[in-house]
Amino acid sequence: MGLTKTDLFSENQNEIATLARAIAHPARVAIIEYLLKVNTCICNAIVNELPLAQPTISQHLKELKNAGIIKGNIEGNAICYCINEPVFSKIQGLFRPILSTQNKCC
Amino acid sequence: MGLTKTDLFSENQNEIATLARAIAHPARVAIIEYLLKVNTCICNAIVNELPLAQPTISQHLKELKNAGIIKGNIEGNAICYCINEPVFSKIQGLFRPILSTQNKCC
DNA sequence: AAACTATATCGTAATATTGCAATATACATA
DNA sequence: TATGTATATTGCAATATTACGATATAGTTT
Repeated sequence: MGLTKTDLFSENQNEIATLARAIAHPARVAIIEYLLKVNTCICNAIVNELPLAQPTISQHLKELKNAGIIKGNIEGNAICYCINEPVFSKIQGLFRPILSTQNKCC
Repeated sequence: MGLTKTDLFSENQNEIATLARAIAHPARVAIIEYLLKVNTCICNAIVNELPLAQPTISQHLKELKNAGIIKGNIEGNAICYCINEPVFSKIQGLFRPILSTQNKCC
């Protein structure tokens, strides 16, 4: 198997899971943190910042881009990445119910 | 490979990634949402609530338990699960920096 | 004790993820 | 046009995840 049965769950649940998966790797957390820290579009910098090979970072960037968390703009022969503000705000909204609920049980 | 190089990243980054991974499946999102909704310890209910086989749910519960998101108390021959409040609060704190930062770029 | 109920574990098949070397693509500059 | 720079894609090996049938464990009830 190894195949998540997404059709058995709500669209909202799948969306949260997909976005959580995009964050579910330390390299991708590091990329997000870095982009938030510098608060600007950066190009080559990420490859120098992380201790992983260039193809590996490119792959992680692709996943973050697929999830809509970051976006890339072509800038000459380089590509500038930055946080995709609208989607990122939406993520905050999606996670709020499960990360901000006060639980009074136990 | 297929082996995340956790030693190359900070403890904080790995912690966020691990917790995100625990949320990164719609069944586990559904379990968390359900526990927050009923706001009480429940036992057998989860197996009836989700459209997956009992061993599969047991496996997902184990992962949530390992991540510290839920806890289980033995109650007769049943086991009552509920949100692990202290850890859940900690998660909120861990995610706040990357999910609450205002980004002014682009 | 025997039967029932609730949950966990084992074993296994299918699929996904991670990481990187090699290579390709695309633009810039000499 | 040749060379350099930046990023993406391909291909592959190692490992992880997902799902579930079969079975085990543990308490409960008859």
